[in-house]
Amino acid sequence: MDDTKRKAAKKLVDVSWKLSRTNWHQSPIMGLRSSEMWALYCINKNTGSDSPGIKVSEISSFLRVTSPSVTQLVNSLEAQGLVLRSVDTEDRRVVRVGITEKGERILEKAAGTFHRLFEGLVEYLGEENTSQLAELLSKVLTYFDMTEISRL
Amino acid sequence: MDDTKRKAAKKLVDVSWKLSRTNWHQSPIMGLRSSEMWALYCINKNTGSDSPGIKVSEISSFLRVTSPSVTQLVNSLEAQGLVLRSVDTEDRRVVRVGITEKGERILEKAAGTFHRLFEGLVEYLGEENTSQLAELLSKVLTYFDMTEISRL
DNA sequence: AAGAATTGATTAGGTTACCTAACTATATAT
DNA sequence: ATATATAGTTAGGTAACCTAATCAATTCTT
Repeated sequence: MDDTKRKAAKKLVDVSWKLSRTNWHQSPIMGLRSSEMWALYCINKNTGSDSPGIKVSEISSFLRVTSPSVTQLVNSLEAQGLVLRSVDTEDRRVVRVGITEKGERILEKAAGTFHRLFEGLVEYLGEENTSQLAELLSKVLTYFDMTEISRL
Repeated sequence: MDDTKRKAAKKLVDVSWKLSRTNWHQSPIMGLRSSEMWALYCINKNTGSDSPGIKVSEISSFLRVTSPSVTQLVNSLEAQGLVLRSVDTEDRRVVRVGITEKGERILEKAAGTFHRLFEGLVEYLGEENTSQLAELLSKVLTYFDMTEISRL
């Protein structure tokens, strides 16, 4: 193994660790937990005006957490009036989760914060570097998926 | 705000989120928690053969967690015989933490896994892309630090 | 020198973000 | 009709932190 490669790997570990310690994905909304916010984001992303909502299992896949974890999240969001549950018309085992208007408003506020943060990052890095970064990170994600450490 | 910038930012949010859901920084050693492993790493990095060990407050800064959290970690590591505590000779308030031989052996095993993983990544990406990625991620880290979301 | 303020670490109690085992209802296969 | 699989839920548990309170030691002020 080449020494420059070893050094490159080491540097990448270090910066990746530091980044993993940042709070970039924390919820900026008081009273809305980070996990709830990302669940809302996922639900909203898959809810159209004529859509029945997203299944618990689909949320589970998107967020990469188990169904019981999703259930708890949805329980909490439903209690806050941010989502609605309904039974699927074709398969009564399936629960569909849709976002409420209140949920949309909260999410919009949170999303705004992220977009401002990342748009500032795009400005800071420059557009070309940003695209390159996104491309490289996608490759990293692919590599991690290949080595099966994405989610054990 | 330019539409291509908005798209770039969006893409970056998405891939960043997915990466944050991966388990790359999880401990590969059965019985050693991820938090313990990174604390060991930090302690080892700052312990030379003639060094008194690293302070609790220093570990706290490195790991970006509070002192009470470090105390608990060190309690656990000490119970496992992986670190040793001692009182600083110049300031009796200060606790110095050093790694044991057993701790070094465990860490070496864990570090080996990471290095293989990341060295594989370097191969996968190519050396030039890796350096570029590390560089860009350092810039991202700088940006996050500037916007004060690293650690609230 | 004495007292007040600050600093460093620790303990205890709490929240968040998950996980798994067990269970129920529903759908599918035999 | 019965057995098996699937989707979601509940309950109990762990890991990874946080904060408030506390104590001992050091530093600062008078």
